[in-house]
Amino acid sequence: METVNKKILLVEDDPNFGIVLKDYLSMNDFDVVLAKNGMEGFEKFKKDNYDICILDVMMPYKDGFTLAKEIREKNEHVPIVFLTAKTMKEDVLKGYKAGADDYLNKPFDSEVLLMKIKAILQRKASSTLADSRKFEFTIGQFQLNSKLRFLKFKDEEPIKLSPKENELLRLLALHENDLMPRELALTKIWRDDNYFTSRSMDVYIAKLRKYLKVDESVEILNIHGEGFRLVVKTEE
Amino acid sequence: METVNKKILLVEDDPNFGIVLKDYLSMNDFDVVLAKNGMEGFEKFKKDNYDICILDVMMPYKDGFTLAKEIREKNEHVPIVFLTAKTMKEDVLKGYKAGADDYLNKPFDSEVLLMKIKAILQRKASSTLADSRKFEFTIGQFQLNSKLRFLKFKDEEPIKLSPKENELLRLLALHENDLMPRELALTKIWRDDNYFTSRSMDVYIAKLRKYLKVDESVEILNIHGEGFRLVVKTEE
DNA sequence: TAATGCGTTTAACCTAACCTTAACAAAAAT
DNA sequence: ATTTTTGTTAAGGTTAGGTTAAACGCATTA
Repeated sequence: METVNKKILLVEDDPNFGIVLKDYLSMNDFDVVLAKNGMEGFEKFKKDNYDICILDVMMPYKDGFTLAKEIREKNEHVPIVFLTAKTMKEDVLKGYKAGADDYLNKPFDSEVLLMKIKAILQRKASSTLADSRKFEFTIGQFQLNSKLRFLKFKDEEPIKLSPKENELLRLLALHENDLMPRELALTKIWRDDNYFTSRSMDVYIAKLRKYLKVDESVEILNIHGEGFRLVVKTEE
Repeated sequence: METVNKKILLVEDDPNFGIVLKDYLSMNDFDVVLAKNGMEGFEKFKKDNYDICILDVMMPYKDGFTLAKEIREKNEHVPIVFLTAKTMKEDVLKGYKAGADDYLNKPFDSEVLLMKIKAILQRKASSTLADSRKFEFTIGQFQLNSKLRFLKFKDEEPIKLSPKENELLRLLALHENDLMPRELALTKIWRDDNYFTSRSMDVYIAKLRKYLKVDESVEILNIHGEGFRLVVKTEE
């Protein structure tokens, strides 16, 4: 059987190093697309689907962090690994906040990177693919397009959603009529579960309720201490 | 808010470093169990469920790799992070082969570890396995949904149940027509068995009886000094 | 460099939900 | 008859959540 190779987006400004790494990964059965800065990286990311992104941090024309943020807005799940010469703690933390999956300090052994990539892809394979690519939802009389971040009611003008509004409503929709645990939203969207992120989430719930009010058959219920439930009353 | 903290198994032979790390993680809302070698680590692992394991590599009485393999045999999914002083490539590779999720070289910044842990748990949050707990019960003409915490009588509006009401009714339902010992409910739900918790439970029994009153075929009987019995009279 | 706009967080205030405790009554056991 | 256990209701205190508005941070524009 011929398995399709995994696709890697490699963004690295040092041309020598980039080529060497690309060749090494290609030899190990990956399809590698090389971009030489953040700008180019984002263009290439938009044009194709990648299984994993490997980003250099320090680059001209958009650094790795900025690129990571943009990638995360487009795709919540694609694994991101940072490469960096710096060992600055702040940078590492910044990287994780930007949604990194892993971090590798230069110089590193290419074989180690390879193992990391394999480990990450393996993890991803075992986790649910189901929800990772679903972007369109029907919620009562609404249409949610989570990729383009808008919510449309019947034929009215679509409401633009902010990233957080969008992700939260999407999570609720993925669990329609079922419990969407607080904790899940906090870890997946806010990347931290504490008092403040929790209150922030409540603010967003209020915003969503406001949007959804025009359709009486749709509502967001609270399950005290557990989370929320997006219910769609099916007309009897 | 009563979110249950994530549990970390930390296996580290250096007592000073171990304690410091444990305290740091505890301060950040993790429940940390510290073991001081591989042997002890495995014993503790078997006795409880952990959300993540952090293992030192070089330890007396069973090293980190061996421990990781044993843990993997018991649990395929629990994330494992290695800590090591060595930068040996072979060790890193060995670690990934043993099923590591991540790798951190000493000395490392504890804040970095914290971010790594959060990143890993966040990844895991998406693949939350369906809880094998039983959540739905039919009690006479009632439907109890214990996950969404409501009790529905025929086609009427569901009654929302509080966590305690819900857990108690669920326990009774699990023992339908049979004795549900006081002590069981007190230890499982109240986590303490004393005069006050016992009286509190009686209050909840009264509340449940009120809810269940609309269906004559269902009632909660007391077995003096023993516990309660949820009986459903099968129509003759 | 300041002003503006946008998304998000934090603060503030209020209500609802929840749990415990107390009080008293009734039933069961001793 | 007295003690212990249970039934029930109501009061009190604590925490979670609903909501609005102000503050903040960041990027873009003037």
